[in-house]
Amino acid sequence: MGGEETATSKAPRTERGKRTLRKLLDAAAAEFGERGYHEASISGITQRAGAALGTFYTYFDSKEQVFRALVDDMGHLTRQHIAERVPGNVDRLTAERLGLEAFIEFVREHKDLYRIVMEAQFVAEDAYLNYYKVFAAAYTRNLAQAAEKGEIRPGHEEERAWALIGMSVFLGMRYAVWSSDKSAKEVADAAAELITFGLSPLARGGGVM
Amino acid sequence: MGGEETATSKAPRTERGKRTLRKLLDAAAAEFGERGYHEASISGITQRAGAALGTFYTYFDSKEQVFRALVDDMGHLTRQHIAERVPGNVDRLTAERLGLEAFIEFVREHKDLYRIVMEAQFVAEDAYLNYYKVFAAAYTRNLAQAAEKGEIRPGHEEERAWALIGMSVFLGMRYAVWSSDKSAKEVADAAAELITFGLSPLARGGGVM
DNA sequence: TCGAAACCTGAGTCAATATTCAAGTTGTAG
DNA sequence: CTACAACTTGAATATTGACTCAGGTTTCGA
Repeated sequence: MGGEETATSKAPRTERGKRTLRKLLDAAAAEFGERGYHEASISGITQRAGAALGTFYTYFDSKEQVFRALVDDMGHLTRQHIAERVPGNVDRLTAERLGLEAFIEFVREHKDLYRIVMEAQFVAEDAYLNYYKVFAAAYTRNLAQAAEKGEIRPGHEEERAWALIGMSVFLGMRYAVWSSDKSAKEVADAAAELITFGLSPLARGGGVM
Repeated sequence: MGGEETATSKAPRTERGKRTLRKLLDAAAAEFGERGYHEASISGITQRAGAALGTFYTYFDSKEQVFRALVDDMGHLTRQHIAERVPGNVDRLTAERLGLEAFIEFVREHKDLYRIVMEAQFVAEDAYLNYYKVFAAAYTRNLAQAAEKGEIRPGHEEERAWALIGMSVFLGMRYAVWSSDKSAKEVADAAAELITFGLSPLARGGGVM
């Protein structure tokens, strides 16, 4: 599902071109992240990149196209980062804790890109939808597999996936984007306990009902 | 914390004025909700309202000001609707289920306003922050009280509050804004179970550890 | 009924900026 | 070295839409 083939005409063919493209992408991430899509300007991007205004259009068709490129990029980077931090052989509940911690750390290091993803909802809704649908589908699958293994209670996998993604997103927003007043581990531990046992006072001691 | 006093000069003084202001507010909600802040135009708002362009500026100072007014409005309406649906004397876990169901229903009936709240993050960040901080503070308090009564396990009240708000927001987005393929009750029940017992397979049967 | 305050009108002003383009510069294959 | 493709440049174009304003119309208290 790449977009490489249509972008051919704009792809750089020399080393110099590749360097310029990279500078523009980094500059765009910074500009969009700091000022938001509509406040951001192409001239702002090219200035940050140390290039002329027209150079932008050597590599991109429009303002919206770079934005979409950055959203997709963020999806890949996020999944990659989490996958690196969560071994494949741990049980689901452990994976949840490690995954959340990795996610919060990642957001802290990429606030700009994260803000771009969130804003995509209003600028490139299909890109945004896709971003979360990919996550939700993978999550739903993981939950279903874990249920089969008896690692978690079965049922409602899809709703749970969205609920858990929502938790991560808001914890990321609150404790990574807005403020870092608690460590990623602290937040992840609190959430992991909630995910594992819920709020019930009976959960640990031996259940009723 | 209202803004009534400074808005005096723009407040309507006749019946006709009140009617026009209301028409403009409704039109603005629809315009912003459908097209998003930046695509929305003042002329779009006044056309929907059946008024002339200049009339807008009889009641508002700027495009951003109406937008903020709508965000605040949404906060009040949401809290009011949930409070109406959640009796004060039920235990916390029941309140969670009823509250989430009420929230999803509310979002379904006010998709426009809900979209506006989400977009506020990029248009009027302080209004957005305030919107959720008010929710989170109340939530944290409720959780602490419930913990004292022994209705839930104590600890991490703030993180839990943000986690639970995130769950609601994403479930609302997925099952109210994007699609209504499941009933509010169905979604609320699934989430309530997760909130109560977590994912642990041991939670119901009688716990180990 | 009268007149002032409130309200309405919509063409016009003005600033912002996405995008184009024609002319120059640099890289590189042969 | 040379010539052509790749790349860069930034002034000019074109559109868009928030906001103003001077002049009408409606409301309503007295």
